Amino acid sequence: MTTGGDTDAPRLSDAELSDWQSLVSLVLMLPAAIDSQLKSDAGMNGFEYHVLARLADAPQLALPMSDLAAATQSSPSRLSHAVDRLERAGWVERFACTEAGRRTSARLTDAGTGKLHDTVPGHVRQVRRLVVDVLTPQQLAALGEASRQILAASRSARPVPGSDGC
Amino acid sequence: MTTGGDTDAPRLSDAELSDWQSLVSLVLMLPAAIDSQLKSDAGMNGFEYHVLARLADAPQLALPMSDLAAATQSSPSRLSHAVDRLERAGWVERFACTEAGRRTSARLTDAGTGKLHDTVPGHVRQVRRLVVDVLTPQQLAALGEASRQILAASRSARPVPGSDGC
DNA sequence: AAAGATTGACCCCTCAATCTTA
DNA sequence: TAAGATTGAGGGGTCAATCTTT
Repeated sequence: MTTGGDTDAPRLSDAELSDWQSLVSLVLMLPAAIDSQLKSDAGMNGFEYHVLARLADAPQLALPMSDLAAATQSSPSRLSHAVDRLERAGWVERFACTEAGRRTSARLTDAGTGKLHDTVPGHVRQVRRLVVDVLTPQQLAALGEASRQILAASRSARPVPGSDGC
Repeated sequence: MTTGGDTDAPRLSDAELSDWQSLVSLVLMLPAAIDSQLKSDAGMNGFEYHVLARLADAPQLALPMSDLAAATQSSPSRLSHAVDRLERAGWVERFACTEAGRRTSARLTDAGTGKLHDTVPGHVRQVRRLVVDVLTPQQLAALGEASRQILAASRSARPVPGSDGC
């Protein structure tokens, strides 16, 4: 009783299935391992760390909320909740940006900069232990390239903002 | 005022950082895209789908809870909550397994088998659109291999169960 | 006592509705 | 009125405590 539509519902080959399942397992396991270290050593989760890191990279240590959401692959809502927590901790502050239509921006505070500096070493150690030191340089490069390829395809011609802090 | 310990807190090279950040973005983006399709088309999330799929692969369509937790990279608690939901939906049932010390197992029901068959095609289409069809066969193979390498290292000699349903 | 499994409280994210400003 | 941003309710996951079986 097989349904005939092969082109309508193309199955994965054995090799494709195996590689996909490995990726699924990775995507389930990695965030848990990253979150666990950050939570116990720094009192923040992986997403909050990511937000601080993207702000630290930004021109004035600041980015409009929507640009920060795009940079962290998050919904506006998820980011807003996360910035609530980071602001409560004193690591980030919101301010009204008078350029480009009076939008809201988030800026890394001095306390946030300090906290990030304290947090980076342990996080980097965990990233090395879990990923970087476990692969050959070629494997890591291939992993990065495949990731960028997938991300680029999913963005499908949607431009990344690239603005500065305000 | 830099802390001197270079070997204690080794930084990532520019290339390592770039590849790691690409992987982070992938790991943030992929689950959202997978969950979105499954949630709207099948009323389940990616993790619940994964549980059903692992049961469908098992010898008697059944696995002890701890083995299923290992197979899905989840904590016992997360799995227990998920099986609660799947049982409520009628797709899975729990039963006491009299072998190997009277443990609890989960089994795919007929309804669950049917639901999975209905759900696979749309899910596979999404997996192709997001990942498989976006990479060359070589890239996909490299991605799978790197994932397995990372997973194997994190399991660090801990053996995978491999038991049957009961 | 120890391993397998569950429970419930708390935290985070999603989703849809709302507020605000140009 | 449309885009940027926030809000709160509801659902899922984590963690620690508990229950159960050998």
